[in-house]
Amino acid sequence: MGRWEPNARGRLERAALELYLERGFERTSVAEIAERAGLTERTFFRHYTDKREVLFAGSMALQELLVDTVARVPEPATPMDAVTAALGAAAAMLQERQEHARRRQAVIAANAELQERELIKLASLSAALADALRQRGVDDASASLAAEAGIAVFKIAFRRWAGQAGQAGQAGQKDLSQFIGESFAGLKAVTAGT
Amino acid sequence: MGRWEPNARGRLERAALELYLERGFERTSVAEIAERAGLTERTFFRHYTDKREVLFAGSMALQELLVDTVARVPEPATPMDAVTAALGAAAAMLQERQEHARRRQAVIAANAELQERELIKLASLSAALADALRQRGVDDASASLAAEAGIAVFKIAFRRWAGQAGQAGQAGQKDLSQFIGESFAGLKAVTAGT
DNA sequence: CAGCTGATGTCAGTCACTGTCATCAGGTAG
DNA sequence: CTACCTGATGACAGTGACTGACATCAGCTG
Repeated sequence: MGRWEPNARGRLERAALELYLERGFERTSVAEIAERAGLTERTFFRHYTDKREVLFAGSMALQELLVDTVARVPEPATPMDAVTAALGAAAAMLQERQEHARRRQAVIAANAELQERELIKLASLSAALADALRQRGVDDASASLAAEAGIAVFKIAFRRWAGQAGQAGQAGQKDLSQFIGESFAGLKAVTAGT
Repeated sequence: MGRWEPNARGRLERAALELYLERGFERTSVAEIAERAGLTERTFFRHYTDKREVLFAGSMALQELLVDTVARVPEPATPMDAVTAALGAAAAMLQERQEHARRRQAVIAANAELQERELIKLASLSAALADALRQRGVDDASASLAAEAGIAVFKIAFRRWAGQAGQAGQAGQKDLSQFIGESFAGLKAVTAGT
């Protein structure tokens, strides 16, 4: 047996989500999170750069999934084809951890600072997506636009999905991928005019 | 003559921008900003909720301009027509204060916390734009999508414009509105395929 | 003239976050 | 087997952002 309990990061993430749900983000101190995880405040900051980041540990995995998926889409494919495939893969990942995603989103929705962090993570996803498109030979401007459009679609679809998931466990729940498909169609319709 | 020097907010904003440019955002303390403005730290926090907000005082005016412009677009107009008109008005406003916009953007580009704040301000613009579209009778989903797409176009166009404006005063500078037009066309092209 | 108001100052306090040094189980070299 | 090294943690003393409570006082109002 090791000197310390294993999985310190996991314990911190779990304790943080619990406390943010119980008391809210602002009313929770880092010292309390660390205490519930059986660690000290200083150790928390060795694992996470700040109090918000502990909720966003999974975003790097999501980013890798998006980039990998774009890289693997077989030619010929338009930039939007590649983005669509990437969002589909992301949707599948989140659908699997639906309950966790819902709880986490409830915490974020209740606090502006956390929304700021979420937005910059989404911007980072957009930038990574655009880079992956450029790797496929897409020109610079189109890559940025396709990535931003894709992330915009994802944001709106996710918002609707998480909103419906508020009443969890009920029948007739739509999948995230369905919302994404609908939003994509809506974007096409809206940009086609004029 | 009043008891205090007038225009406390203006002095704070000016002092903050100067110091953020001179030393960087992180190396500037609120006490220093207040001192340069001839006020105290406590007074700074009576005018601005936090150290970042002092750079974003103008965003409310921009939001009102967008909303007003959307409301005034004559029928018949597609949602994207209305968004295009709104972005045109915003471009004109920023083009007028080009030099200030450039300096401010340089500060934001150098600091992640400020980028987070900028992103949530843009999200707020998007939400307000979507509301204004709904007031015109646009359906909920289309309103959100048109607003997000418009803000995405604005983000990319602004980034390019501010980047070029890095070499200020040179001939052949393109207007922000031109970048917006180009980005709009690019978005249409990219979403049309598939 | 008395009183109210609103912008400011003063001061003490909480908490996020950082730098630095100490601790010590377990692996490694000799 | 012993001496050393390493990596994750703890302990502790800061700095600075932000808040709450109370004091001040020029100018307006009745």
